[in-house]
Amino acid sequence: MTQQAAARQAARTYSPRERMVFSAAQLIRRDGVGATGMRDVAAHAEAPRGSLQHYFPGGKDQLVGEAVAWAGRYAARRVSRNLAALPPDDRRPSRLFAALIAQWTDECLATDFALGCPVAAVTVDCADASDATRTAAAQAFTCWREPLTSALAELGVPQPRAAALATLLVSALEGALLIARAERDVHALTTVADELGPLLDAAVAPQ
Amino acid sequence: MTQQAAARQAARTYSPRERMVFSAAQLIRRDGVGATGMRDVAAHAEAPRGSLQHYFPGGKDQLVGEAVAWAGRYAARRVSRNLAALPPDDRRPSRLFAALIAQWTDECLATDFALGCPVAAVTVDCADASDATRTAAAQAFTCWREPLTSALAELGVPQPRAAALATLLVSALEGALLIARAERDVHALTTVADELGPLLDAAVAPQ
DNA sequence: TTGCGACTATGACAGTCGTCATAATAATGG
DNA sequence: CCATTATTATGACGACTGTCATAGTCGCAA
Repeated sequence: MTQQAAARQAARTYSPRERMVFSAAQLIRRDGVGATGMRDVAAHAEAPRGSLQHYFPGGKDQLVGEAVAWAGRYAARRVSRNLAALPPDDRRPSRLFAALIAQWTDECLATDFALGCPVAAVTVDCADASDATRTAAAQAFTCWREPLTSALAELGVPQPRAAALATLLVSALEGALLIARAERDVHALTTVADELGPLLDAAVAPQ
Repeated sequence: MTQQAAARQAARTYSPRERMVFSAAQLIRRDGVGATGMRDVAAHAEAPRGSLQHYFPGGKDQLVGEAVAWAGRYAARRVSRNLAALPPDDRRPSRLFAALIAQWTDECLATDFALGCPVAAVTVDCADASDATRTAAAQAFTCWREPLTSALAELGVPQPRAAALATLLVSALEGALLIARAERDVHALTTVADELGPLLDAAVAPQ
């Protein structure tokens, strides 16, 4: 019901093209690239099938590329949003990472571990993935890591270190999400957050 | 040449069945589950195609399950081997993790980032993945994490902490491998090793 | 030699995939 | 109103896929 209502709203606010990119990302991160057909994408987006070849003349490669790029921007938005939502009296880096992890654990539990990361799916399923697709995945990762780096810097981590820690955080989050999906248990996600928290807070420069 | 020679040796030392499981794991971690056909597996293993339905009456699910189980055991063997190869004068946990990471970076560079982790591939490509396949992936992860936990314990990390750190290490390694493949750059792998090293060494109990 | 089981060979089946060709419809500017 | 473009509809094509049915070959025990 809620999902259907959301779909109705999406039909009004987003163009069919945007909906198809969105649906592609959603299906890819659930089933993988190879298992999501273009017909499925059109159906999930409630978009006409004929529009696929019209909006995406580059075929599946183009659609997958745009989907993963969208996912990268989405992840970046998520970082800055969580940074802004940090309580003013406790702005330790560990709080930011814990908030990011919490969002994933919530999503895992809400969807019965059906959803993973679309960027990871594209990276693994590199069969028909042209070089452009792989490049899109790489850009998505940097698009995700960049705001995380500046967020850490804003929270007091010195610059050269902030970039390295951002890479570590994305790696740990991505890997833990993988393990969580396989085990159907958020244990890996929470463990990563707990173990990495002190490391992050210890990296803030003494003021 | 070297690869062909290895295949010849494998043909003598391993049974066709073992070779097919091995080849399945190799193809899966390169192309993903959906993109590796059973015909490809038989061809890669230089095994007769008719043997597939004979040795794996459970179909593709069984073959994938055995391949990922094999990969789990392989990873476990790798951990204990690297632990044994640690120099007696410097047995810090960071050295073990660095050695594990180094093996992956070498493989990445040697194969031009063509190979990922088969367990990750199976976890992401959960389209036709029956519940048994997902369970096999989960078991592969624990099969990998278990010896790593005891290795950390042997290197001086107190028990409850060792398990948590093992989870963190596997997560970080898996995620960094993902990023490395997308970016075709081992930077993420080395960064993870560098950042996590001090954390590991700080976890050893004072003697 | 005969027979029986393990293994292999091969072709066919139903299904799905991405892509394309073609045409019909809707929208838009003159 | 028309014309031109944007969008949608639909069917077909060839190339796969996993699986099955059937027959074949081999080696080893009786």
